[in-house]
Amino acid sequence: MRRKLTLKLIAKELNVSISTVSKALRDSAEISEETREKIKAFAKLYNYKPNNIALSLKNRKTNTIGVIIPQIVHHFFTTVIRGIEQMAREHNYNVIICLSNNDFDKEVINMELLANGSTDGFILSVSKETMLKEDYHHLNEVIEQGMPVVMFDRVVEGIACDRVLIDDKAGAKNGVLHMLKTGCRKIGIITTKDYVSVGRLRTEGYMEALEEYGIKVDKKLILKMDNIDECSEACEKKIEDFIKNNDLDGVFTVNEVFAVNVARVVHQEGKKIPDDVSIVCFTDGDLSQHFIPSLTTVSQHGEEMGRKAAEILINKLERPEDEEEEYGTTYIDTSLIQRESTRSL
Amino acid sequence: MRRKLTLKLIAKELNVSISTVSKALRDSAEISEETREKIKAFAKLYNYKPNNIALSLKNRKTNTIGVIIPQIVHHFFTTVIRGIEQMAREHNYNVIICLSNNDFDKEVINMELLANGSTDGFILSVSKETMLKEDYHHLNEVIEQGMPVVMFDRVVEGIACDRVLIDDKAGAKNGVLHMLKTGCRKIGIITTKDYVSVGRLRTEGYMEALEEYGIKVDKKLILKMDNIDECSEACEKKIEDFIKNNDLDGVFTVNEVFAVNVARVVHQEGKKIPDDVSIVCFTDGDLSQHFIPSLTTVSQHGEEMGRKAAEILINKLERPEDEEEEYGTTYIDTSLIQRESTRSL
DNA sequence: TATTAATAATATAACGTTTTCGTACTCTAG
DNA sequence: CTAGAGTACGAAAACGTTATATTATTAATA
Repeated sequence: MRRKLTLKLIAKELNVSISTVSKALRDSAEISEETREKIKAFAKLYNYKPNNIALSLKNRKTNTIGVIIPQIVHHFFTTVIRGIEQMAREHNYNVIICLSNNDFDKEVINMELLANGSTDGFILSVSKETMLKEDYHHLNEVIEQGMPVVMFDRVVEGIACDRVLIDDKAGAKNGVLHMLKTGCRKIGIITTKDYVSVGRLRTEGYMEALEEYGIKVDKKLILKMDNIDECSEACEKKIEDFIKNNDLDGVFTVNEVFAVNVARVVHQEGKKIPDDVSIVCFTDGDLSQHFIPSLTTVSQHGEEMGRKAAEILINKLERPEDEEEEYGTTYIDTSLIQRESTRSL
Repeated sequence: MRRKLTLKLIAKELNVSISTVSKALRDSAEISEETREKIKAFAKLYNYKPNNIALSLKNRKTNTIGVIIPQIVHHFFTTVIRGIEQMAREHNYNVIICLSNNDFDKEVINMELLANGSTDGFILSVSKETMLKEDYHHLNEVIEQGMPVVMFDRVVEGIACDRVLIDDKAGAKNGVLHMLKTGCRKIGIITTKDYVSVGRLRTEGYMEALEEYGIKVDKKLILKMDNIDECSEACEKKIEDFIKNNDLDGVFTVNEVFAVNVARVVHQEGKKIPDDVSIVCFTDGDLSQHFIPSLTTVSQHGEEMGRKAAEILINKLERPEDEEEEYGTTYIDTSLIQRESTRSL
């Protein structure tokens, strides 16, 4: 096991100073052609690579982006990560991913850990618990230390940072409009409690679509679940009751799993999709694509979102402190992917 | 924007030396009670946290694990990551995730990048292209530099590292045996080309199961696909032909998507699942759980795999260089999750 | 010939830590 | 009154870089 090659070792080996080696490798004109070539040849031969940690310390710059997300076993988040990774790699940045597991304390710990020199900035989607607690001191702290932050998907107000959002409202509206256009008139929605911003916005989109068609919103047709991502048995039961008790001809859900549960109940009831009941959901994942019938979905373009978030962050990082204090919100358009769970126009 | 607090700043502020501050904060008995308390109070008040980068440089230890995986939008890999994250966090390690996108060059670049001081060791699943090329110089290099490596899932031989594997053969055998036990006699398999180790092993398990029931393996009933994870239209067509041309009463597939495609064709043919055709697949993801009928799967326990891989790596990292050169292979058991796509016993 | 310029290298400081060693100072004992 | 032992602190080196300042040597100019 040989130790990693350092400037010092090269210097010793070639009987020159460390500075000379460093300069030679960076093609400084201060070093004679001859010495330069000799050093470079040696470095290449023994595969010298500068130590990132030392560079980070020296430059006070890690070239690393910290990503904090509630969970990773989730199609949308993984696509976002893929986008972040792509953009980061293109700009020579590393990505450190930490999971908050929707837990406030873990989010804080992870953030503080990474903030102590490990990353230059953050991309995050705040955990559910953080949203409930409305305690954002950890965010404000890193921001005050000069680390830029970009929030995506689940964002909160009142933080000095950029935001990248899916246009949840428009996406939901579009999805519901599609059902209206294809003849549905009694459309329900399965969404989340309002403290989850995406749930609230999607509900708003649903209502706007109905209003546009002059249909009065019926509170009974809005089912608000506790959890946006999982679906326990209790939750399945709720969906079952919801479908059975309301004679719907269209259902909009904020995720795939809710939609699939709807489909199951609709089948049980002996009804046909999409002829009797249309279904549209958010999140264009494996389930939507491969379910039978395949599901019409509002695609969130997570990858694009990730790329955009990374782009904004890197921009802030590369640009000197000029024109500080300018924060914006970027919206990523959704698109409706029509499949078998809705009638065609 | 205030700058991060350092020992130097504290020292200046309190008119003591840097060493004194450092010692006080680490509760050294060398420092008087009074001074110690004063320094600690100050540090706490202004929320001093040591700089990780400086510590890494000093200790030649980053407390960071590098994870390199082919892709992230994939249920199995995300569960593994979750397991790694858990175990890492429990032992105060960070996790850096890099995606190779199944591309050899990206795998090499990522690895070299992280090896230059960013991580203490690696957990990786080698990319498809790397397996094809059989070029493992990047692995050997980091190992020679003394960084331990743990390979999981897609492993290769001849590398000085630990391995954590799903018992693919046993898992497949079990799945096929279940169909045999429930009366299937003409069982086909949709797998991958043999250079993908998991594909090969699962095929072997399939064959062993048949042999155990005295059924001769028919090469025609083995469909080998190019790609283990994706399913293009061409691939769907292949599956369609395969199902239509062979009058199977059971199909085993190495992933969910293949299985779902099988189900689709079976439906088209007017046959019933599981009465006419049983289906069992690998990977217990969203699709298997929520598809109608839900799919009987071989669950890989990715989370456990991740935890185990991390545990082994951290063990190597924490333990001094004693008893080096001992590498083992750990098998993670699979379990069969019976659902609606197979008949009950 | 003495001064200036150019060339080619080295020394040093800095990034933020920890740790080893050294050094004042005070107190006790011979 | 001084040797020895604590006690409480500081200086300096080290981790691996890079950048600035400095020095030594040679070449060119007045």
